[in-house]
Amino acid sequence: MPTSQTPTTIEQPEKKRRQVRPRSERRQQLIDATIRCIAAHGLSATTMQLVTREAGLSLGIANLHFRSKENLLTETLRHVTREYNEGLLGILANDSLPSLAATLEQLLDFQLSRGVTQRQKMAVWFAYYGEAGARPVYQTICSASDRLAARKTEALFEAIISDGQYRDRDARQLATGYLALIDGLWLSLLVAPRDLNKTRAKAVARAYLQQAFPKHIA
Amino acid sequence: MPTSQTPTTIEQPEKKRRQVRPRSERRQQLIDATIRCIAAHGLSATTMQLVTREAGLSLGIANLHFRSKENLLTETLRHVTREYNEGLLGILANDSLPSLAATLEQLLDFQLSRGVTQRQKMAVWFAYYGEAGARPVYQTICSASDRLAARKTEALFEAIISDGQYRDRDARQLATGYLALIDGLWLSLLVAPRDLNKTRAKAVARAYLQQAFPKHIA
DNA sequence: AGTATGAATGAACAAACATTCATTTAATGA
DNA sequence: TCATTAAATGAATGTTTGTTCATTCATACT
Repeated sequence: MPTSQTPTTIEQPEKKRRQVRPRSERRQQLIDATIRCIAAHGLSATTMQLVTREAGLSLGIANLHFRSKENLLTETLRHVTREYNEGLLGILANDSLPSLAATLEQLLDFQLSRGVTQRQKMAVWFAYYGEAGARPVYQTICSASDRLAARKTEALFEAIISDGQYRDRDARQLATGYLALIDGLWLSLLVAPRDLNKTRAKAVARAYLQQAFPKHIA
Repeated sequence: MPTSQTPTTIEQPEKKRRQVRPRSERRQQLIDATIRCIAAHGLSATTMQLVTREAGLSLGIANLHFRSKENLLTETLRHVTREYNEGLLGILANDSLPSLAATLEQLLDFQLSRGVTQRQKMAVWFAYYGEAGARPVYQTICSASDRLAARKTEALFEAIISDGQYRDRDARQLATGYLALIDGLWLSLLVAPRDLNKTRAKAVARAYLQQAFPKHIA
């Protein structure tokens, strides 16, 4: 008397057909899953199981395409950072500078745009900031990005001060303040979305720029 | 032939004499150790072993005085938050308001004082912010504190606007901006101490207040 | 069609983790 | 001085973690 009734196919909740995909695609898939996991569960609760399951792949694949978990996390931070930097440079790098006022407006729009201020990205950003004090690698990646943004913003502000012949304005100080303000607004948007929305945040940042450069922003 | 030569005392690298101390003292000791561990190793690498060793106590003691690790972490965040709030209320709560200008100056001094801006405290603060999106408890503690600070700051700014008869000033918007600026400056001080020091940070914050309330700050 | 390649899988493993609790011992009062 | 109480300890426990690797199998080439 056989105990097994259906030896060939017992059940098929969903045939998971194995797929072979190029390395770069798998890496991106895993980085995206990591971002979602960090946003949903926090950095300390982000495990390999969670990430690979979120990506719809097997457990071992993250170690295949990234050497280790540490490497996956580092690459994820690098990805988010690079994405932001590219957007920023797209606005601030063109040396043509068609209109300083337009560039300023673009900068503001970008830094409080949907893409940049979506919860997932901000959550990742601040999760790594929280650990940056302890992990030199994170520190390096973050501060390199910050320094680039600071340099470019300062250069823009210098051009604006020169163009508008503003008196008693320190480009470096204004840039430091503006970028800190943006960081602080992001943090509020992330932690207390009930008290601050994107529209109000943009109004606050705009008010800062208006005080600094009244001739260049409406 | 006995193999052991010194049966009574083999070695005494340091006699660890057991001490009995009141509950509140042990709790404080463990919270302090937790703060140091988070600052040094990050939240995700903060283990019970690390904390209790840092406190110079045995492994089991944290579970004795706090029920669980989760509880210890929550109480640590609560402690840091309460400490900051008490300092803030010490400045903003006195309804006497001897001088609005002096209060403003005090606020600035406090928020960028040695006590508040020491790396340990800031590291803890941002470590929890990074996880706040995933842990409702942290979210609750942080946002309750933030809301209190926002209310009090807004009230001060309203009084200043009224006193100085400033035109076209929105107390709420200015308070949101000022607090975001302070948050952003803290973050920079923590992550990129090479690019920003306390003195420059204070100058930046002061410039913001000067633009807003020129009659009330030098 | 047959074969070779290496991407993908997931069971298995060792290390690290929070938590428990029997035992130890300092502190207190009789 | 001895008995009582409870704080403190740390070995032991069960769970979870990142990582490994023998096996599976989709794909491309002959």
